Amino acid sequence: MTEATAKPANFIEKIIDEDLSSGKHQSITTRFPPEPNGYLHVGHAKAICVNFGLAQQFGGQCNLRFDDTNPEKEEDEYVQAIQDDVKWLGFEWGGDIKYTSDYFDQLHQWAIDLIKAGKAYVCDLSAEQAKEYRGNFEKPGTNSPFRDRSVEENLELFEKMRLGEFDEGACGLRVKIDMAAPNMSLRDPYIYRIKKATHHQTGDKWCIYPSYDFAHGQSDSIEGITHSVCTLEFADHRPLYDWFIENLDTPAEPHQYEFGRLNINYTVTSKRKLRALVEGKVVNGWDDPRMPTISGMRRRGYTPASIRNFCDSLAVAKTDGTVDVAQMEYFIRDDLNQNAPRAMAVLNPLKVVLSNMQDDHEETLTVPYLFDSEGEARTELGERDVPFSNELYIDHADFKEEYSKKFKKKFCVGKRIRLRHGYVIEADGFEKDADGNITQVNATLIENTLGCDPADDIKPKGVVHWISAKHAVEAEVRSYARLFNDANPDGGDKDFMDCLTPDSLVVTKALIEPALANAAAETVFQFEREGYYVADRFDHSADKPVFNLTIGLREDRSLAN
RNA sequence: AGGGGUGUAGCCAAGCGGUAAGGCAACGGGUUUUGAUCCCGUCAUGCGUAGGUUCGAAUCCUGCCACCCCUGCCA
Repeated sequence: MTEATAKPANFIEKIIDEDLSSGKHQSITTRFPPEPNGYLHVGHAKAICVNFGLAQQFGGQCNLRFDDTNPEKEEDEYVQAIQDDVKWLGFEWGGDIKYTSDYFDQLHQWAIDLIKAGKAYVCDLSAEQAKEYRGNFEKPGTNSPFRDRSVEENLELFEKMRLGEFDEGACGLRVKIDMAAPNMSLRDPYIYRIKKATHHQTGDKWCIYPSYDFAHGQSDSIEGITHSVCTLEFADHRPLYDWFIENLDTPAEPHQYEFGRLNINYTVTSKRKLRALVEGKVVNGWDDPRMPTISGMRRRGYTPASIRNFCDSLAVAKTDGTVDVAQMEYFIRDDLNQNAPRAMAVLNPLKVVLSNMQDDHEETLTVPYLFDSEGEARTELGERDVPFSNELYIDHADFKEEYSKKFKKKFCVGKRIRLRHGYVIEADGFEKDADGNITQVNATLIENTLGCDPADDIKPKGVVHWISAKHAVEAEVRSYARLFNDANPDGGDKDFMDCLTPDSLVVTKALIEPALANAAAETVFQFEREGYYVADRFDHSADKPVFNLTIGLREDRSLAN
């Protein structure tokens, strides 16, 4: 037997394997540490899948920790939304939700320890002066004139900072490392700054807050994180991360590992830019279906499994590439193709009148929601009634005035077509309005073709989806195109706002089969021969059906001109 | 006195001295009551580049080149 080729282990999995087999760790703990200053996007989805995935794979746990060290930018709305997104994606965090702010007391004590050890000092340099003293890539920095304050003075000053006796920016606590270090993050970084802002967790208890660098590794240590996985831009901070662990009496020695963040073409994955789209009203909120946010993808009809499968297909490596959006689209189509119920909806209705039937002809067809790749019915999603009558609607695009080879599967006068799940009909003629638009097709139903081929052996070449005119239900359909029409809206000197697709949202009316109106919100259907559409999470109801385009079916490229 | 990271097909990527996995995309063909799905096939004499070591190099060595990140009291 040939065994399926296992996915090769990535470098972090190899490290964990070694750490476990060498006995360095008995079990592993990871963490996903978002800052609650915006909604999670598909890049975070990768980080979530990596961190929670590693924990699952090695039988460990993954904590959800809100990295809330900057009260000016963070809000409770985001901590709620982030939890929802993580849960929706299908992950469970270990224990209670964690907040870096849970550790503010301990962090404050560690800062005092550093001062007592003569390793930290209160610096009165203004932000501007500090920048000058820091030097630049070519030039080493200069020691702050406040670097040699006594331990007593530093202790006193830091306490005054805590008590709110100084204005924001008047001073900050810095750690004494090396102003000439080639790694800029080691040039006496600030570890505590004054921010007289109310914190969403700690309220007004503090007016000084630890920096990311001072908080992150120590928080990992407190939580017993064994493998602290983050993105590449933090690699330069690793020496600092290690410095704090070495110089502080921390309960454990976690280690940081970095991998390349996810970039996707035709989109942006930067909270700053996403926020600009929301605040500039380019989209209708963080969960607009065009947004690459997790909540936006959810509203678009992406399933948790499709996002997880996509993320699992991505490399955890140190390369910094841009994935083709087609790769993501593949995974949503793949999931929906296997699991989405099929139904019929006509987007651009064209009336078809069957002349050889009674005016009031009506019958009910029973059609399964799902089929396998062989075309056999699958029963797990059941079936529904599809009304059929002598007046139908098909899509305008499926009727052609003149036959041509390219339209061999379309409906033309003198040609037959199969009504999907129904009968074969033949077009006899059509009517036009004053502007030359085709307004109606007159056709004949071929008897005894339900579920079988015509007796005369003249099989139709094509199949069309359709709706019984008198049973059709009107629905709002929201068609979405890529938000950006530039493959790299983030790139170069471009302003991503100049790369917006003009009409990325088009709202139209469509006719849907009755069963679709009763769909539960967030159910994704394949509108046969069109694409996948989801009943809008918030706006859909039986009285006013609303469907969002998730993604179209793949199209035969040879048909495109 | 700069530091850190990365270069394998259109995109992502495995490979760790023994003769270039896999996925996406693309392109042929077959099946089909969805022009979808499904099935079959094609797609790097080549691994940023120039040298060197070796019986043998994408893998080791040296030099060059390109791209990304770092000079917040953001994360």
